[in-house]
Amino acid sequence: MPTPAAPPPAPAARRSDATRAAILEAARERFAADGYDRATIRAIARDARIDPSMVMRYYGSKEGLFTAAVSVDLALPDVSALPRDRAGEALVRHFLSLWEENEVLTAVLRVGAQSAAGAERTRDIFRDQLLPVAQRVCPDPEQAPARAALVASHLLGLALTRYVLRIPSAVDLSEGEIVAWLAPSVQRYLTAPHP
Amino acid sequence: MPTPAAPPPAPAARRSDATRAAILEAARERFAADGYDRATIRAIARDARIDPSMVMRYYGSKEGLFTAAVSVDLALPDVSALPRDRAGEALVRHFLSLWEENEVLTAVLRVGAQSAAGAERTRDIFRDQLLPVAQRVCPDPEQAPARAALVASHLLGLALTRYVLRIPSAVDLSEGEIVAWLAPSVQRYLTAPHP
DNA sequence: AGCGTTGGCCAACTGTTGTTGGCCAACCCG
DNA sequence: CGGGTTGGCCAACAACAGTTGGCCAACGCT
Repeated sequence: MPTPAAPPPAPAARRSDATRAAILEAARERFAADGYDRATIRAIARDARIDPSMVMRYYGSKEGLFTAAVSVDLALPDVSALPRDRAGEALVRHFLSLWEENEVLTAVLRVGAQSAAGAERTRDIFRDQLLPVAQRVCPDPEQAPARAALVASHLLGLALTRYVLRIPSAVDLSEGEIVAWLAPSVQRYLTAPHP
Repeated sequence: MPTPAAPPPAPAARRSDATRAAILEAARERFAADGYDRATIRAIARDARIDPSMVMRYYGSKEGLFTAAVSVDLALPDVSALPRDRAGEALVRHFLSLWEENEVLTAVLRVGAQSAAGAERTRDIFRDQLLPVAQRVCPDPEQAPARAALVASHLLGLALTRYVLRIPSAVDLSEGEIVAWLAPSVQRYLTAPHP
């Protein structure tokens, strides 16, 4: 049996699934490229080749569309599974590939810098996804918030200069260079004794 | 003589200077707090207790107001005047006090993340103000762009997490902690041999 | 075949925004 | 004192946004 009775809230395949997906994809692109305010529903609908009112019907509001379009799972690696002195490099590499392939993160960062609601969403991601990792790898769990903040400031700063502001010098850095330079800093923030 | 014949383009004191200044101050606050799009001329005018049309008369357009409101001079210290291994700490300290006292920088960062024009302005600041400093302190001037990009990613990232996103863990860091943690990283990016 | 359901579009409404032009009072200078 | 200049406000405009409701065609089940 291909589909075993379908789970409780059975989404059930709808005939409009293709359209829904097209809207989400267009929304992700527009939000990443233009930020929340300038990514208009009309433009997203045009990209998806449907009428703006469809967006409202399927996602309720612009806010609802944004929520549906950018669901972020950083899928951070289990740093406690590898040697403690490799955590920095692993984190940097993971973030880099995340940003390179996933425009959703650019959208979250743009919107986070744009509105109070967006900033709160970014804070949630930090708290729910990066902080736990830091707590598991830090020597003293009490220092985890500070250490995670340092790591976040560096990694988000890299994303900001490279993918949002597109400062040429930051764009030109190769992935290898970035890892070689940043990994020691991140490693130090995670595990080095408080200076 | 208090005013010696006034310089060439003699601005000449106008009776409306107080109003002009009030507009600029309100604009800086609003742009820093809300970003470009959500900082409406009407709201700025309300803060300055004048009519929205006055803003247009004095600054031509919203874009003109923004340009006039955020003129950024980082006033970076002359790092070549102090011991080479102190440049990192000096830079971090300088940036911190800049951000703490100057809301203009928050405005520039917000708008930089919001619009293409804003991003370009941020790139200009990087190129005209931070890059030259890196060129003067770096061992090999050819590596200056890459090293300056690394420094910028960390310092702008700190500003992003602390002053824009307001991630609690980043806000709670004391200035002393930040300097102690970041200075070695920045120093390494500036002067350490390529890894 | 018949009819309810679904997917889709069109046209319109409402609120807000940047922007403009005209009007009035206060000021300044001779 | 009197006319020109300046500072300021009011009211309106046009564009554009998110959002809504009604209409039509295609589909699918019985």
